[in-house]
Amino acid sequence: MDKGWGLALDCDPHISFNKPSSAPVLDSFFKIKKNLDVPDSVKMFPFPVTVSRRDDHASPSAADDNRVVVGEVDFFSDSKNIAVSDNRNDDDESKATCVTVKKENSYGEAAPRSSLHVNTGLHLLTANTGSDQSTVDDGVSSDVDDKRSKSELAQLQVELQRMNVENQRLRDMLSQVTNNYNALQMHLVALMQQQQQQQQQQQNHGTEANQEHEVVQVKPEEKKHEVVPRQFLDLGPSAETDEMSHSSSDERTRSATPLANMETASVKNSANQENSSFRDGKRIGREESPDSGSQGWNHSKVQKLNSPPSKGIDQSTEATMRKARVSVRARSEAPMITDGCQWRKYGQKMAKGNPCPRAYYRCTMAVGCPVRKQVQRCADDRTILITTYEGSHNHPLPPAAVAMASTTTAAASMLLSGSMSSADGLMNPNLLARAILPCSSSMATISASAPFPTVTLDLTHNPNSQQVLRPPTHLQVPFAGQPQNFASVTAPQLPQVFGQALYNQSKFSGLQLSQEMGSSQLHHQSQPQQLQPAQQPSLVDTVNAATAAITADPNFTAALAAAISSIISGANGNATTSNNNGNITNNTSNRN
DNA sequence: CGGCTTTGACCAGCGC
DNA sequence: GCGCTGGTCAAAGCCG
Repeated sequence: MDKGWGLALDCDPHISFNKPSSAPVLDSFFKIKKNLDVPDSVKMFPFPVTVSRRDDHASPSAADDNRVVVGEVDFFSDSKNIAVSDNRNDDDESKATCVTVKKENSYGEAAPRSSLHVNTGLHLLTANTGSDQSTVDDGVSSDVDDKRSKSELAQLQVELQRMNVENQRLRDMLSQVTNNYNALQMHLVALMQQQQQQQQQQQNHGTEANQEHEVVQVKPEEKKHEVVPRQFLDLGPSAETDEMSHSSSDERTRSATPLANMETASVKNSANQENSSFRDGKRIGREESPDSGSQGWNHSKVQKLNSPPSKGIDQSTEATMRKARVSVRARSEAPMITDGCQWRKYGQKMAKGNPCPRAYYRCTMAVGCPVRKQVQRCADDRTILITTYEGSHNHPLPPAAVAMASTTTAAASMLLSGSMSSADGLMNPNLLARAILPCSSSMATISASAPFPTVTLDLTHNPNSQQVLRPPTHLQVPFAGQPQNFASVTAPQLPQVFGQALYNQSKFSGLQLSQEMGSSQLHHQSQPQQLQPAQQPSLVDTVNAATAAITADPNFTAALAAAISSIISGANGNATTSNNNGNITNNTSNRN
C-alpha cells in the first residue's frame, strides 16, 4: 500500500528531500527570505507574531489558516497542492499540514501523480477521523480498515503536529536571526557614524565626505534603514564625480570607477556596453575590453589609465575601491558551483602555490556583461571549491543567478561603502564583516589586506576548524553555516552541521549584541536567549529537518549566499536586489 | 556551423 | 632592470 509513504516521510524528512529539483528549493528559500524582507516597516518584530501563531495552533481561525498555508507551502514546496485537499475538514491547520506533507513526498519520492491520489484518500479519512468519530461509513470498508486508517491518521496527525511545532521553531530561529541582524546593523551604523565623525574631524579638507557625514548623522533607528542605503547611493556618485572630474577624457577611465559602478554607474556601463561592438563575431580587440570589463578583472589596464598621480583621489583609496570581490568557499566535487549564470571559460592559469589550476570565466548571459569569476580548488583541501566573483551583471537574471549576483553585489557594495566612507580607504574589517553578513557573520571573512577587498563566504568549515585555515589578516567570527560537500555528502550530514551552526550563530549574535551594545535597542531580543537552553536539542533537529531539504540541493551554495545577501540587501534599502533591478532599469532607460 | 574549451603567448604590475 | 605572477587574449581544436 502506498499509504506507508506518508508516515515514512514524516518520520524522516531528510529522505524525502534527497532529490529535490533545485528550483523549488531555491524558490522556497527565497520565499522565506521574502517573508523576512517584506515587512520592512515591521522589520524589528516580524516573526514573533508569526511564531506565536504556531503555539496556538489549537485554535483554527481563518487568519491562522492563511498564515499556515503560506508558511508551510513556502518552505517545502512551490505548488498549489491545496487544491488537492478537497476534504471539507474543519481543522484548517491539519489541512494545511497535510498539504505540506504531500509536497515533501512529491519531492522525495518519484510519485508525483499517484501520491496525490493516495493523499486524497488519506485526507478524507483524516478529515473524518480528525473531526470526530462520525465516520462516513459506506458499508463497503470493513472495521479493520477503519481502525487501521484511524491509527494511521492519528499517527499522521501526531507527526503533523510535530512538524508544525518544528516549523514554529524554525520561524523562531528566523525571527531571532532577523532581530539580531537588525540590531547588528544598527550597531554598525552607529559605529560607522562614530568613525566617520572622527575622521571628519581629523580631516577637515574632505569636501564631499561632508555631505556623506551629514547624511549619516541623522538619527538612531529609522536612520538605520535609510542611512546605509543612502551611503551606498551617495558613495557611488561621489566616486564617479571624482572620476569624471579627474578624467573626463574617455569612457575607459570610468571603468576605473570601482564598484561604485555596481551601485550607481550602471548607466555608464550600459552606455559603454552599448557602444562596445561585441557583435562582430568577436570582441574588437582589447580596446573594448575595458568597457566590458569596467568592473571586472581589468584592473591592470584600469590602473594604467588611472595611474597618473595627478588624481585627487588618494591612491590607496582607489586601490581599495578598484576591485571588490566576493569569494565563496564550498565543498563540491563539481568543477564549479551552479550559480544560475552562464559562464564561458576564457583562461586557465597555474596559480602559485596551488597545484590546481585556476580557471577564469566570463558571464555570457548577456553581451558585454562585465561579471567574471575565478574558480580554483583549495590547495589545502581540494574538495573545497573557491569561486571568486567580481563585477555586477547588467542584464536580467534568473532567480538562481540573482542569488549569487545579489551576494556579490551586496558584498562588493559594502566593501566599497566601507572604503569610501573611511578616510584611509579601508574600513574596519570587523564592521564590514558584520555589515555584510550580520546574520551569518561567521561565514563572512573580509580581507582588507589584499589590493582589492575580498569578502569570503566560507561554507565549508565547522566552527571549530574554521579558525585554522584563516590567515591572521582575515576576520574570523565563530560561526559557520557549512553545508558540507554539497555534491558528495549525504543529506543527513548536512543539517547537523548547519543546524548547529545556525544555532550557534543565533547564540553568538545574541551574545555579541549583549556585550557590545547592551543598549536598550536590544531588549526585545532577550527572547532568543530564553529559548536557547530549553530548545537547543529540538532546535537542532528542527533546523536539521529544514536544512536537509535546502542543503540537498547542489545549488545550496548560491541559495545560501543569496539568502544572506538578500537579507543584506533588504536591510540596506534593497541595495542589492533593487540594485540589480536598478541597473537594468537604468540601462533600459539610458538606451532610450 | 556556432559555441565552448584548451592552451600557449602576451601584457602589465610588483617586488627584489 | 629583471623575473615572477596574475590576468587576458586568441588561435586551434572539440563537440553537439
